[in-house]
Amino acid sequence: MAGKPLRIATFNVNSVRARLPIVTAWMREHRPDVLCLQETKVVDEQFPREPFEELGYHLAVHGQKAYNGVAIASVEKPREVTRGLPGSIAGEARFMTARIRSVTIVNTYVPQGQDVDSKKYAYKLDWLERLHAWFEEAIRPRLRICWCGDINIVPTEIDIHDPKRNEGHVCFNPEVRGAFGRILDTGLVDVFRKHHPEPGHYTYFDYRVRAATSRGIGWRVDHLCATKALAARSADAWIDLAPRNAERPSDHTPLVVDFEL
Amino acid sequence: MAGKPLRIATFNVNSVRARLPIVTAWMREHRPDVLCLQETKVVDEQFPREPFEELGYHLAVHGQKAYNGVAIASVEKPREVTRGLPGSIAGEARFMTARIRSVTIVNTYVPQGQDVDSKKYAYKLDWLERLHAWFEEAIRPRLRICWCGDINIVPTEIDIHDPKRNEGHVCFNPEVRGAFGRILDTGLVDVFRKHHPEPGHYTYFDYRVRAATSRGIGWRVDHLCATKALAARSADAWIDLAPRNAERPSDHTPLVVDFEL
DNA sequence: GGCCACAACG
DNA sequence: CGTTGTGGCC
Repeated sequence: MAGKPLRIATFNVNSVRARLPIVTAWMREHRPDVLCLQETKVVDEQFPREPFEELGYHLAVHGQKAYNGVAIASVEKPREVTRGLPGSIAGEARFMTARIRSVTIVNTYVPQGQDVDSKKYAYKLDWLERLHAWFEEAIRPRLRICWCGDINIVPTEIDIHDPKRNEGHVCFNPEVRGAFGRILDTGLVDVFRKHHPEPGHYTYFDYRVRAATSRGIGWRVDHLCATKALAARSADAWIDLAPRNAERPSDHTPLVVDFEL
Repeated sequence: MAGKPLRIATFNVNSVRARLPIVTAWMREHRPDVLCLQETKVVDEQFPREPFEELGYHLAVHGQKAYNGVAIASVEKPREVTRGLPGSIAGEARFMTARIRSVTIVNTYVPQGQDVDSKKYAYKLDWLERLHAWFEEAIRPRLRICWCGDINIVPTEIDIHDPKRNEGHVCFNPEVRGAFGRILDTGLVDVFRKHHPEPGHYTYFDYRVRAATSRGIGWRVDHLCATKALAARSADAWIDLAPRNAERPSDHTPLVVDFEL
């Protein structure tokens, strides 16, 4: 390889304001070229821009009050920023894209779905279908597209601590796993899985489970997927569990991929 | 004098749970024999007893959910603890008494009153009248009674930064000042005033006034009054403004009296 | 279990 | 401004 390095990270922060010290400390230590945030939970006017800018980052934000919210921090200025997945509920901030260097970043916070027989779950499936359509439209063989974020889908049985018990869950059932697979089939590779075929790597730990990290009771629902052309250039992928030892951690933890472009 | 020292303090903590580090640090530093707390805002089962007990204190608590709540921490075990002022709203935790050494401690959180033409203000006057009746009944010439707490009354014009502007306030009008005077007339002395005739000593600073402490924009509404026999033995009285420099201070600050019994 | 909003209280 | 509920969300 030995191309120019590009580090892309994704982190569901569960409130960027509440998590500010954790996020900035993490950026200072790992200096991602691109950091995709989800669940920022803040309207754009109140996004804490200064701490990011002081670290030398540009910011593209897409937020709403109390819920959801995505943002992209990047060393290089993002170009062609778009906000909102067509067909979604008005004002709902779960999807944004930006072009950074040669890569199109697609930052998503996929609806969780609450319960399989809720309207929210139906909306999740609908949302995934529209996302699928978006990729069908967007992907060209040699394009560099990076889809990352909190996808709220556990791809396979090795991505959850207890697949038996959670069979049928809104994040782990044939329907959503199928939807995930169909999106990958448009031409994407699960880059973390490419580097780590072994089971037991998780990015999410339920707050309600005591000592979930040390007991390994987690879920892999945050992902970074890349078009084949781009994925071919990934040098490494890792989940950083260190922020889970901080004072008031998020229930998610950062996922990082290092590319050599 | 040179009798046995007895330090009694009173502190409206505005949530004993939120203020725990401030309260315990203060106790560690000043080692009161008796500490009366108000606005503990916690039911008895959830009172954080351990931190007090680790410091060598007994606890008598009288709390309720979300509002009010009083407690007495003391080095010597309190005897004859009573809870509730007769005639008050059921479950309302604003009054408790305890015998510690030779002194009967009366710890009160007098209703604030909200607005002069509210039912709450009528209730405040009624409450003060019942408190007056309680003292009429309780006080005997040579008895050692110590009434302290958040009294929510500014006794005189020198006890508030702007008496003009606050004339008529529920904590500073002829009616409540009269009620306070009548209670003192049952045989009590305002011990802080005994030691400090000069104006400008305050125990309460409105959260909504920026930098109220340094600008001296306060109210003296927390008091320690003692029967004449006991007041004769007070050696010093002081308001400790130091806790106001802590991380998340209460809007009140401790008042301390040192007796020599 | 922890985030956010909101309302009540002072 | 800063407590404490409550309820929605995950």
